[in-house]
Amino acid sequence: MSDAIKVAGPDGSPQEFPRGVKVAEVVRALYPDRAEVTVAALVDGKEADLQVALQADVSAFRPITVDTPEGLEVLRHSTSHLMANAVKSLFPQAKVTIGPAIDTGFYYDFDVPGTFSPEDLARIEARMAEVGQADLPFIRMEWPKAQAIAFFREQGEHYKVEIIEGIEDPIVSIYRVGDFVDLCTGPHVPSTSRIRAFKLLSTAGAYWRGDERNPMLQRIYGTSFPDRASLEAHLRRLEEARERDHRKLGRELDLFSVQEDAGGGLIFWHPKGTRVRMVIEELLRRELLRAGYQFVTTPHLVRRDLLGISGHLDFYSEYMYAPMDVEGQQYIVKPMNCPGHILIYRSALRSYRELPIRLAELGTVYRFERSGVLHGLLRVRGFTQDDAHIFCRPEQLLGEITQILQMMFAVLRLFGFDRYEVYLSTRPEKFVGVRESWDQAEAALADALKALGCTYEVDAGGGAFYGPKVDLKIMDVLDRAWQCGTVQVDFNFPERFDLAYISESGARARPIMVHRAILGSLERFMGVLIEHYRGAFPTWLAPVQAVVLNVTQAQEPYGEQVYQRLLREGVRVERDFRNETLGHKIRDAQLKKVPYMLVIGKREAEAGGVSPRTRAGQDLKCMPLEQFLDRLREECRPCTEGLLG
RNA sequence: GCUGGCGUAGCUCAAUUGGCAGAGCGGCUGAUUUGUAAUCAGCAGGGUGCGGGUUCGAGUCCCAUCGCCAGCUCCA
Repeated sequence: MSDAIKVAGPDGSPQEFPRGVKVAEVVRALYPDRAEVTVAALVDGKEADLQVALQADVSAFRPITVDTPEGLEVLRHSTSHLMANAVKSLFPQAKVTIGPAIDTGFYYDFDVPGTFSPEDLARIEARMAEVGQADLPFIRMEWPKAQAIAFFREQGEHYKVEIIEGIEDPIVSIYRVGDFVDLCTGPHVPSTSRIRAFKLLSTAGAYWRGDERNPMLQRIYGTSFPDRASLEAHLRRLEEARERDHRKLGRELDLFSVQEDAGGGLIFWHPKGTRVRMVIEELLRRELLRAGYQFVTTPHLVRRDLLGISGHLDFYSEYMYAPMDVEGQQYIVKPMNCPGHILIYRSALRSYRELPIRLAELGTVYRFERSGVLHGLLRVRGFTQDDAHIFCRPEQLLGEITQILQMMFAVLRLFGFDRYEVYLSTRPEKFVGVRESWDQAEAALADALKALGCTYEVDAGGGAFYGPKVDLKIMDVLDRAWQCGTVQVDFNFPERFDLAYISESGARARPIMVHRAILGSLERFMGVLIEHYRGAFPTWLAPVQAVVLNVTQAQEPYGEQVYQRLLREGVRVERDFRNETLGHKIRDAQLKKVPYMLVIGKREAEAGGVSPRTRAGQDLKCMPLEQFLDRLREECRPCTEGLLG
């Protein structure tokens, strides 16, 4: 046995190292410029700590650096151990459970008698900093299960014992940092000095193993970054998100409210919010009509039996409100629009010549959500879907899906969402319909996406039992993803409702049904929009597009003329003729994020013009009213012109 | 729903160990006639979420209840 081993270098060529060489030394030799940011390595596909001694040839070797998501995860996971170390030393009675890295940081769940106060968090953070300074190494050990169980049982760490008992491997890995010993797969950073920029953010209750029947643990959330600057950037982003909170902006801009007297999760759209909503609704109506959709209106209350035919009672009842008794019949408030649309389809014998039939409705539905999950406009109990159901022949499916996706992308671009994540969910293990139909539908979805040059991820087996689907998540300016549009092929309802059309040959045939929504819920979409624009809607969407401001009361009559003229032109205009200084009125309009402030003083009145000031603070100087109107019309073109040419 | 935190004027927030419920903004009235992010003065506005209790005395302490906020999905 030779004393040398071969490790694949950056170009794949084998490099010689002494047997037992540490991963860290290999990194230093092969990737000298990245050694500083390396926290672990991928050795033949397995993550390894830097202090692991290599005993055999390695055919694939790659450092894991903190500037990658996996490296960041290692750093954060190590930070959670550092935090657990600090908690155990300050609260010796605390029992540790799990402490993984998450997308934005890490958490660790503890079983402690009380709760952690903000002061406790500060103490823990201070202790973490001390331990970090001490530069304690993370030491990996491998113990037989029995030894690990005995050790943790002796420590009274029964959650750990429970975890280990569930592990199949006879050997478990253990990490020690200072006095703190934890069961962990690793890898970890080599020592605590690598943990340089972290912050504990919040505490929360969390059930052991996420099950509400289990004891409630105390969770501490924190985050960790390779350097101070990234941490601070992250904290600024959190602050930014708070500033953009649609609930705060909704109140400040008087867009909507939720009323305690009416109940949670039920939205009251105020005049300003309704104006924005109307712009969106009118745009959708116009575009859908142009695309060959027909609008329908269906009742909010239907017999409960209808939901029995659709099968909703079986798989959706937890979201439905209790039925009400109407002259001995059970009625329910509709949780979805599809059954109503199906009844309209079924109200006549359909010919293949009529298909596709595209029925659209801005349909308001009510779904039960547990009180704790309600959140502003983003999670509500009553909402309006931009819903539509398409009934088509199999050979029309690809065309229909393509049209839907085209419209979806066009609409989202219009609202300033240029980035999205697209998921294609395919046949699950349990499904209805025949395999060939599924294959055809999945192919149609995939082909349509490809034809549009859209990159997507496949969620294999992630489709609903009734059909495959494409989901769209939009990314807002803060890189947050929001579920919006969806296209779902449905083989189930046509069967259950026995839908049919008469084919070319005169035979009865089964149509394919497609459910689709572009924005999803108007409530949720507006919540996302408010945050996306920070309440400063572009002119075409703004609830108030312009406000007329007089310099002195002498200009009030002229200001009124301007106001009336703009109103007649369809401009969403307001006037502020209060007895205040111009500066004051500008400030107020600015805080309301109105795109244009029309200053009217002596000069403007004499010239018969207006001096617009933009929300950005630019003075456009005195211009004729017509010129201002042209400018407004130009800015509203994206919404007035039509999306698909 | 569960765990924790928080509920004071329309909004944002004060109120010492239990000791007279306050301010700013907003609103109203008046003065001022204002040129690109807050003119000045005065006035009104409150069973401190709701219901009990302890106390000479409760915004403050206790119990119950309603609502809001965060988390409860990330799994050694």
